[in-house]
Amino acid sequence: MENYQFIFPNPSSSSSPAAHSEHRQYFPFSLNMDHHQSSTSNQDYSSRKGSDDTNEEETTTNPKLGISNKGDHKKAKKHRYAFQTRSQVDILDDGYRWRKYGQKAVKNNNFPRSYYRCTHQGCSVKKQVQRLSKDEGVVVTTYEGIHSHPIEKSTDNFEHILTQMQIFTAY
DNA sequence: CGACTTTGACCTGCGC
DNA sequence: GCGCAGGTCAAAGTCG
Repeated sequence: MENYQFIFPNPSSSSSPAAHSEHRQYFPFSLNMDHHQSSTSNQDYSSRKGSDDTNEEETTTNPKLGISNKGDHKKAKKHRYAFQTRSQVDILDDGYRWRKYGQKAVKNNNFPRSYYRCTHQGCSVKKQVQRLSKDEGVVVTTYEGIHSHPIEKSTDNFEHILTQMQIFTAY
């Protein structure tokens, strides 16, 4: 059952290698998959329309209804990590606690996209989970932001594996 | 009863 | 300016 496979494309494609160590506080995820094989690959999500975010999250002030960024809303660029997982289930048990706050149908995709937020106080990490319409066995998970707190559940040996993984920011 | 999900409405950005 | 698509809110419902 323990058949995990992480496939990351060439890291050199990412902007600056130094950025990795700087950002590696806690991984935005620490997969704890019991019985689904995961082939992971990062996606270039930098091409997300024109909108961009920086890693200063709290400065976006009140995300409520998007108000309050009027005036100087240089939308902050956040870290975004995307990877694909071949799995039967949509929700990976990554050790953190998430609360679903939305679900939307996505164009050109038969499956809806789900939006989750980390429930830890003060942690504003978000993630999106979407299944590919082309290959419904593939789940695309996009993390946004960095956890400012440790994993809440024990993640067994995966934590160890993850510490050796390099995560490639897609902005 | 608290934590979480569901779901429709609302807001914003972008392309035409 | 308008319409579409994506993202978020929040009330109501569900579950342990």
